Amino acid sequence: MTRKGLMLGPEAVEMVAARFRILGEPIRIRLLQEMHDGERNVTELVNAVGSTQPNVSKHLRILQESGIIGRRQSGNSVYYFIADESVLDLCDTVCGAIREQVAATAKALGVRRR
Amino acid sequence: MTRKGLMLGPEAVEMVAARFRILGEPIRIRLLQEMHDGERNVTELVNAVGSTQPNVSKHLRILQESGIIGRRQSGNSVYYFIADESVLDLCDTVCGAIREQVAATAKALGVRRR
DNA sequence: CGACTTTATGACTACATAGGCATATCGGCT
DNA sequence: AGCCGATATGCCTATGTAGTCATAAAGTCG
Repeated sequence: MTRKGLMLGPEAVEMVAARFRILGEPIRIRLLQEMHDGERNVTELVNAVGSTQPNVSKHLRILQESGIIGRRQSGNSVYYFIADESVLDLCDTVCGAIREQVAATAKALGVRRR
Repeated sequence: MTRKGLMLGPEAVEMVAARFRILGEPIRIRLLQEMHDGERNVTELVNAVGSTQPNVSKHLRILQESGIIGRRQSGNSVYYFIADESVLDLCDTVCGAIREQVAATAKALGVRRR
């Protein structure tokens, strides 16, 4: 336990923000989604997200250095996998919040469910 | 339900990333912390986070436009408060992940608990 | 040892945005 | 009305970083 509830020192705040910042990039969310049900190598990920190989490699590096994903080399290929399962919870929570928000504005506008 | 588990369309991915991006700024985390146990007006927030008033106002605007915080005007002052409680869960989850990570590296380095 | 495949890295450019400053706007008060 | 305190906004600069390209590094197979 630190202090009470959510009181964080400046360094802790920066660490929290840093993690959110890492997740603030669509392509990285896509990459994590791809790894959701098992490890994937770089080529697979490149094809999945439709970006260039160098770009994907850089994003993978960022995710790995933050400890969110892990790296396993097998022969010529490198497999990446989710190392910190809590990111999945984060995505779920955000998705829920967004769904609620969308639902709320839809209701406010009187949109009928199709 | 969308599709299965975590399959999101490109727009949804962008929305998720956008929300994380908003939380990826230390000063915004600080502001949310301050509002954790109740609404605060701008002056209070400025003093709490130690930044300039214009800067704080801009960050508050960003947080409000995303629906994370709400705004209540009372006379001359404006009070902001947390409108989407799920951000607190997000922060908690991230804090937990970071603590685990720190603990893991500490253990790996053979650090003794003081 | 080449030739080839897979992944990583360095240099560069383009763009988004945080912070600072000046100033506008708004509400309350006399 | 005029003044003051509180908040918002517009312009500007500086910085961070995503994306592209060319190329390096490492691994495999002949």
